[in-house]
Amino acid sequence: MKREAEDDGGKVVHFIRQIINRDIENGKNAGRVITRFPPEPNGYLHIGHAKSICLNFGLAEEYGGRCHLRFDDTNPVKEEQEYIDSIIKDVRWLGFDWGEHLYFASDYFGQMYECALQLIRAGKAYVDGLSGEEIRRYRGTLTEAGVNSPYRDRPIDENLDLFERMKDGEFADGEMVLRAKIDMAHPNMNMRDPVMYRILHASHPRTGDAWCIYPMYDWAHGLEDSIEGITHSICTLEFEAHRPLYDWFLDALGVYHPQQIEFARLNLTYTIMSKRYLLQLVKDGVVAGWDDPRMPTLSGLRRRGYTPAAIRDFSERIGVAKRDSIVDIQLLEYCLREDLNKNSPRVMGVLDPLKVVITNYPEGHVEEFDAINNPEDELAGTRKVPFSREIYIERDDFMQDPPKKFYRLAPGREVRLRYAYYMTCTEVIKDEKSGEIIELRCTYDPESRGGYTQDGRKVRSTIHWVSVPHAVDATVRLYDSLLTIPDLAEADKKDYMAYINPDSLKTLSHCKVEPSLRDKLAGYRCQFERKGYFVMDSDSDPTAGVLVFNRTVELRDTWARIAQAGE
RNA sequence: UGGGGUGUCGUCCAACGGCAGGACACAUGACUCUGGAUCAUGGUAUCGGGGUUCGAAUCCCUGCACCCCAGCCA
Repeated sequence: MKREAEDDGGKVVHFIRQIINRDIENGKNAGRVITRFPPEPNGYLHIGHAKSICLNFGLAEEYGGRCHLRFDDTNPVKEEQEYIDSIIKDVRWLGFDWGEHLYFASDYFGQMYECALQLIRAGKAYVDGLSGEEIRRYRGTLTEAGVNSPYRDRPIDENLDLFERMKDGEFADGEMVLRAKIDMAHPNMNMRDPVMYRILHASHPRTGDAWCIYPMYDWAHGLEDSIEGITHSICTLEFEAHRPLYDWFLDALGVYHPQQIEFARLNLTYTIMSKRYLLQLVKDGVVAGWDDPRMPTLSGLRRRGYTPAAIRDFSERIGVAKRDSIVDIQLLEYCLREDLNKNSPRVMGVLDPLKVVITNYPEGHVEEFDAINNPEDELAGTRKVPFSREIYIERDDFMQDPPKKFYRLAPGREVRLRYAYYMTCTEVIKDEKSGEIIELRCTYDPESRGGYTQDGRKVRSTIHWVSVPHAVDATVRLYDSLLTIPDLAEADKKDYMAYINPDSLKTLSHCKVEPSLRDKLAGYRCQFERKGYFVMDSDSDPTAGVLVFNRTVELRDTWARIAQAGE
């Protein structure tokens, strides 16, 4: 039975959908739904932004409306073209399209200026000559009312003159600001005569040196929404206390008035989501860059091998609400595996090779076995995998003294080599000095060709392998979470660096993978059977035989859990 | 301490006066040429105290906890 809180797509009718449904019923905005995703180009987009992107673009799609991609580029000292480019790339990669509707707040600087003039003429804005420090003092505190600036009642003509001279560059940074004249005793601090314009003699990535005054967020944002005819202006919770201001400016101007709706931003366990911290990780060289596969940035996730479909699915599953929350990263990984399981070709790769000589297999002989490319997808077909007398197997698929629950290879024990033969371990060869196992001697059963025998005897385990003479060398990077604790908000220390995982990256440089991987390109995603999902990294140079794989996510590993529980 | 918000399984989201449900996670079992996938089963929640009502997660009162706001950041 379909639940009331779900629509036909099985999606939860969260509070924003409810608002929109109600608006449509009431004929508000003539039933139109126009949303926007308004990033500030001061960093790379991360998984938290993905929630907002999916929400805004998704809602527009659902209701037959549209979503604008709008850069909120009102602060040239922090913003860069590099960020604009990356944001465009990332939103596209996620699978969304804004058609003609790419906008920049800076495109409206002229209109905003005119609107400011209108407020000044209406006696609702004034040029203040107080210093930054003085403005702060005059603002009061959470419990004490503020005090009016001595410049608050400047005559309109003087305000007009001063504001024009601000624009014309007659003053230095910080010398003057334009403020809205609201109420210095307002219990909401945001309403105590907020600054509308500040002087910034900085070059803007788009407008260059055309302006030296730049609008503040509160003044600019509602205006941008209004100009574009946005119906539902969706933002995060911290802007809730700014809504009265959003409304005040639009009402004071008497212009079209979109509705601001706030929802809780995404937090993920073991993940840093603060733009400031992420920037610091990049600048301090803790990670290799914004697209380091350990980063929660979209470019990092992409390089890690995440798929847009998995991220979109995740965004829907986490829901939308107003309470602060932290989503278990395992849900993201679940969505990822679900997509990858259906769509990733299987391949054999040995991460930590242990050489095996099959003593009763003819020397120099090679045969090929058919391997299924994807058991979840018949259309994916099969491929040939070469087999020979010497193979590599995974070092931890063998144990000298196995515990009861370990049923892989051990002395005297028989296992199945995937798609090939049954094989029994007959001898363990160790390094005389270190005692390290350096090679295994095994025998195979010729009757088990293809992985079955007539007698129907059972082998408990199937392991993967790669033929020694056919093996291709590869470097494999194993990633773990960047943080050692699930929630930074509950950290004891203020310094987040104390919680950075020193083992977030492990590089294995002597891995052996099957030859079919030789002709793949960077970005190629596959599953190394029994090991996890991997993607060929851009550091690879397949034509030169340099293969580098990033582990996207591990397979669910029941044995690892048993082994850990046994300790 | 002023203002604005939020409190439901371990986590996230539902239930909008009528049997607290789903997903992830966890546990157990079945199946399996990936200890993968799949399937089955199971446990765990309404912040506290009052009240209204036949009936309260939902309405009222009261208390408590947590988050946001004192940038010329967004």
